[in-house]
Amino acid sequence: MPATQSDTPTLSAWETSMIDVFVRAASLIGLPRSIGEIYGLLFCTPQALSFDELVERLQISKGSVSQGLKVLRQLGAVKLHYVPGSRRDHYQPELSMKRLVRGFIKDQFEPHLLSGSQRLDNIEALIQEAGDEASHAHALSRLGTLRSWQQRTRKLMPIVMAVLGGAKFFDKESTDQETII
Amino acid sequence: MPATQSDTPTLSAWETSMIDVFVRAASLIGLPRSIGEIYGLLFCTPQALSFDELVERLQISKGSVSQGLKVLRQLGAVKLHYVPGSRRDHYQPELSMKRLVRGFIKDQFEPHLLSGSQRLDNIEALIQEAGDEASHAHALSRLGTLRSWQQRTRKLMPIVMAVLGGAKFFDKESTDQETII
DNA sequence: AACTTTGTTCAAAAAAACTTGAACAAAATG
DNA sequence: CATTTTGTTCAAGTTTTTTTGAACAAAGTT
Repeated sequence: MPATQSDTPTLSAWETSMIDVFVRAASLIGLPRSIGEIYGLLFCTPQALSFDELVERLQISKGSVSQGLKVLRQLGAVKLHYVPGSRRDHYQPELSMKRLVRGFIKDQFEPHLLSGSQRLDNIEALIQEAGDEASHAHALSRLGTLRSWQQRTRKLMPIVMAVLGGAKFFDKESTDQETII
Repeated sequence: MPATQSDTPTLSAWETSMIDVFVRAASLIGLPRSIGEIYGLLFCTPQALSFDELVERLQISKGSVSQGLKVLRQLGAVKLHYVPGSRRDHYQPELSMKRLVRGFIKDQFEPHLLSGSQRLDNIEALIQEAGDEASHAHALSRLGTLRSWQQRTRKLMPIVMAVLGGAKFFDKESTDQETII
């Protein structure tokens, strides 16, 4: 059996550095190193890579690659790329910044914002039940601050998305962006 | 010696819940629980609180409070509030969302963006040195993508700040916001 | 059907992050 | 200047997160 060219070609200097950029970015948004490595290698490589190629070239365990790809798929940060000859799954990186950011916001941010609303309603109830009448006013005022922060965050998201998409103007009244591209 | 009223008044239900909101928020942006607790308690309380009051009411160690306050000061998330009778430092929470966000971006985000620029220049050099001439084109193209992401992130920041400040319109050409309030 | 390929799961190991508390420094007080 | 008050530092302990690898499932091959 002739040697297939799977001699674990070690990463080049520029690939290592570029992957490092993604490892740092991942850590910045609270994702583990291995996920940065996987996305980073896909980003560096012209062709789609299979599961095994990721394990081999990055020298990390199958478990890490499996879990890492799961998260990346969920975020919409990698796309499956069908390769005719092979029955392995092949992956390519999502290159649209807008889609990457949207995936992250949808998956990691919005859930917290939503559960947040219910929590604040709960807190309001607790304040009413509380004995100390004197401090109700202050507590409710702070709750109001919190609600205004929440609302502003919600309004900000579509604006961010629109800017990444190349929009030109926004009107602060409408939550929906005035959608240019 | 008569009892001073330092009987560690336990946190009320609504305070606990509100602090919990901040603990979650802290974790979302990668800050430790103790920092969320400290800011949260300050947020709940009408008066400025001293170091010792934070230790007592939150039941966490002096070390945690000291380090936590250090980070919060650095972020501009707490303000020192001079209290005439006392020589202890007293703290109040920053309540302006805009200032909170700016502090976070300045402290945690911008440094990464900047060091990022230098890193990318470095990577460009490494690509040039690399033997494999054939893949230069692809590598440089991806480097370009990375640079465009960086640039767009930089342009986004002032827009975010302006929206939080209450601005009305933006022009996508200028990096500086058309600054209303 | 037995075997191979491909990928997932999950308990245990390893690594990283956070917290604690005792020792220490700095400044005010008596 | 000795003492107390106030707060910081940092090594060690604890907790949480991440990684590993072996067992397992699913689907394709022969």
